[in-house]
Amino acid sequence: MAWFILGYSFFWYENLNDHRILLIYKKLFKLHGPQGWWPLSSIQNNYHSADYNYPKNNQQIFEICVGAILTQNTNWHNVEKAIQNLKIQNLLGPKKILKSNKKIILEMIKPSGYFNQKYKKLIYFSDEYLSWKGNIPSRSILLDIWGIGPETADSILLYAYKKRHFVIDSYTKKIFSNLQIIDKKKSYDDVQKYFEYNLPRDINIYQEYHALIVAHAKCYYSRFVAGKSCPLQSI
DNA sequence: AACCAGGACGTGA
DNA sequence: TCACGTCATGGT
Repeated sequence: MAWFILGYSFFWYENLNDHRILLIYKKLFKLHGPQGWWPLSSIQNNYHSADYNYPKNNQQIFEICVGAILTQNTNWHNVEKAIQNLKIQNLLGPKKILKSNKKIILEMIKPSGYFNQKYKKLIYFSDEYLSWKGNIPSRSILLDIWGIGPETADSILLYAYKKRHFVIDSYTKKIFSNLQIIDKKKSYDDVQKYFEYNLPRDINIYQEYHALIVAHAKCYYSRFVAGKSCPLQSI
């Protein structure tokens, strides 16, 4: 009986087969080229296209984590200002954030919006980050931190720690529901499973794909265009 | 001048 | 579980 239940669940996974996921990745790459995520302030123009050998040190790892938290429902341009502020004040580190005056940090991260909540998130995260002592956190450890949801956790794992977790964001759902490939109502984990099942186990593809989705959505899924002229519709 | 950005949490049903 | 309100700045 146990074997039957196990077999049934494998059968369900078989149903996830969809060759379009990889086809779309290739098409997006041709359309937009390598994106160079995650953007880092220490790099010329922030982006490091086609160079996947990042982050190179703990400073950059922590910056990616901070960026992932600050960019929640926020334009990246505003996040860059906040990160620059922290960096100029020499506050872009877990210990520095923890021991700094709250009013100073609030002032520095103000441009990224939701600054009261995000201050709290940075404090909780920095405290946890130090407790790892340089080790890579698991997904559930990240999710247990107040202020870290599935997308932020996967962004941190994928871009800061190079762990193969596919990132799902609102753009992903917008594009792929517009193409009628995924259902809008599907949960984060179900959509993630769908992508991961249909992609090669390649960290670079995971990193590029999410970045390409964001780039593509900015081109073809603004509130005025809303996906009508999306070149992926031919697939 | 509204509308929205690379979400997550708290609450009530 | 889930639908909805809340958090907040800055660009278009």
